[in-house]
Amino acid sequence: MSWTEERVETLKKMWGEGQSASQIAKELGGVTRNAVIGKVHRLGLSNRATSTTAKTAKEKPAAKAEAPAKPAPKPKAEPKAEKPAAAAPATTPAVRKQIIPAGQPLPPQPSANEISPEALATVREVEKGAKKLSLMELTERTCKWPIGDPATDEFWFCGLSVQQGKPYCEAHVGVAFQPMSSRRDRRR
DNA sequence: CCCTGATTCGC
DNA sequence: GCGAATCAGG
Repeated sequence: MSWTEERVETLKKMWGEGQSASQIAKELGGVTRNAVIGKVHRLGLSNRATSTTAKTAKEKPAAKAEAPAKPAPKPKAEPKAEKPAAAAPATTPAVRKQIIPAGQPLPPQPSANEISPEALATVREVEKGAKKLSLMELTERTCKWPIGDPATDEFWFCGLSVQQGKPYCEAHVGVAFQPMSSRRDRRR
């Protein structure tokens, strides 16, 4: 894979959105996160605002004798005000997956309760390759999705790598965290 | 252990 | 220019 105009654009866009290098790499495909990071640096767009090390640039012990050949014109016109407060939704902490075109492409919205057949298929597939861990073998990052019947010895936990921050692997997160089950009419 | 970005350096 | 290997922090 080479850095075509289009791919670079995607890179810039995603990087700008705060996506991690690995996410970008995954999106682009054919490249590793290292490649992405390398490209990011070569393109000059580096420091975002957040990351580890918080800039290896140290603290500049000396004064800020910074004024090479660029008086810092700062032609960057911010189209958006950086006001987190104001009328912020409050329920919008960070940009998770802002890959929504905002157009109208939101076709097959399943009826809020069914699990897409693909998801189920994926789950079944994943469960075939489950690590089949016992309760004691579960760790912070092993999928805790139970498989089988606890009353049988045909019982174990998925055990695959969890999706960071979640208790389950990607496949199981998919079926575990449904949008919103329409089970409010549990009248009686 | 998982993840993150930063840097180096042979290609 | 590219990116794997390596480094370094969380």
